[in-house]
Amino acid sequence: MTAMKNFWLEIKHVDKKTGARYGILHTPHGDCEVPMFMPVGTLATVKTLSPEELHQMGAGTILGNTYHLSIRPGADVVAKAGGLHKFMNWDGPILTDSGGFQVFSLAENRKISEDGVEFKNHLNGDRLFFSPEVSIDIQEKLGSDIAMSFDECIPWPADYEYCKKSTERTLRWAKRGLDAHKREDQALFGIVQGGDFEDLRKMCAEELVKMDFPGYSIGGTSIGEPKDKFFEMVEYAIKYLPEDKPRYVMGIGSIDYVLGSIARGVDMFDCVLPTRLARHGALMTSHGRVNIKNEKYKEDFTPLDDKCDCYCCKFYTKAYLRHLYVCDETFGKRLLSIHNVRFLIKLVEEARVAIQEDRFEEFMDEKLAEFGDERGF
RNA sequence: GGGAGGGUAGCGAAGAGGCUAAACGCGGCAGACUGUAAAUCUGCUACCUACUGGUUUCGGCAGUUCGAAUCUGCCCCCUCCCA
Repeated sequence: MTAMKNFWLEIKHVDKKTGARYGILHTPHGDCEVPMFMPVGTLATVKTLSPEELHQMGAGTILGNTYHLSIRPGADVVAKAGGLHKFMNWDGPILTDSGGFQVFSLAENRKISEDGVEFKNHLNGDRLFFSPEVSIDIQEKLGSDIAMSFDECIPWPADYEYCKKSTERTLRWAKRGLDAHKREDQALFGIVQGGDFEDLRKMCAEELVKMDFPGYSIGGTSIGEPKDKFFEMVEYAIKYLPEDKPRYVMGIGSIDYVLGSIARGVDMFDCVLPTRLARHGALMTSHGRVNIKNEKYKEDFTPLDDKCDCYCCKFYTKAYLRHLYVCDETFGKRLLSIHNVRFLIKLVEEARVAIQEDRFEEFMDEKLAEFGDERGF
């Protein structure tokens, strides 16, 4: 491909046993180490967290959402503000999702055609037409470092015929998006769909690779499928993706999915899980899951996680965090979000070290045992 | 002293003869959440329980009725208005 000057993946080390990769992702807004967990900031904010806090937590790239930002405040407003980075005061890399996930999550309010997707927007019912070209145009206006092809996130389960039809259309959309894409300071990723069918995943991956994207995502996962299906879908896709390009599994944030994906050669992943769980009082800790609202923490004056280095764990007790949660105090949600996001970022930081030392498998086993829960988070 | 309205599960509040162990809200307890329509949603919340049932309830007592939180009488409390 005509390699982008300002975007490429530099693989530094591959774990000898698993094939897990350590590297540097170069982007127009700076370098990120991979594997990397990317917090989600759908509406130009990672809910409750400031950019300064995200930097302190070690966040590399964060996400924004094309569908949501195009409704409010509107792509033109963001463009006038000088782009998403300036608008939200985030100077690191930003990845924007294309709206493809909303084809799945807002399925009751949309109609798919070859041309694109007609949404009835969830706020006031206004018609909103998304096509590959529209999604690219919006993402170019937002000015993210990494844009996503407009796809259909296929529900699970879905039958073969549906997956085939949808995946072929997603491929045509990928081509249209690629043709429409102009910004040279923005990398456009293709997204592998195909449901849980090996031949469709293979076909989709191979066709996308022919189009020569600077990076590839694996989509249509973590939408209710069982864990073994998830890993199958990742494996079906990943073996057809080029080694020198970043691989991004969309929408995963539980410990087992994250570590299991890294072991299979995934470089990037994002998830709302840590921030949403935090707002709902559920915390990932090195001793397993904690529901901070539980009565048993009422007089527990120990930190949430004694092995965590985050601001929350450094200065606050479970009793205090429970109190804030029970009283529905905003500060509690902030502290818990700080913890969960830092927890995942730190887990991946440690994974990077383990990869470089060729002991990722042991690291993974150790962590999964530590978190105790077979089911993960 | 006269008049009026009330007392229902932890709290607030429906219900006005059987379909009511009793709506709904709050509070309490527990659970879920994975490219964010999510600071949201679900379950439980008289008592016992092998979860399948069983036991005792709607201020108190006594009645009417096949059957009462709902009707009658008396009693005990509370609120408001006039003196």
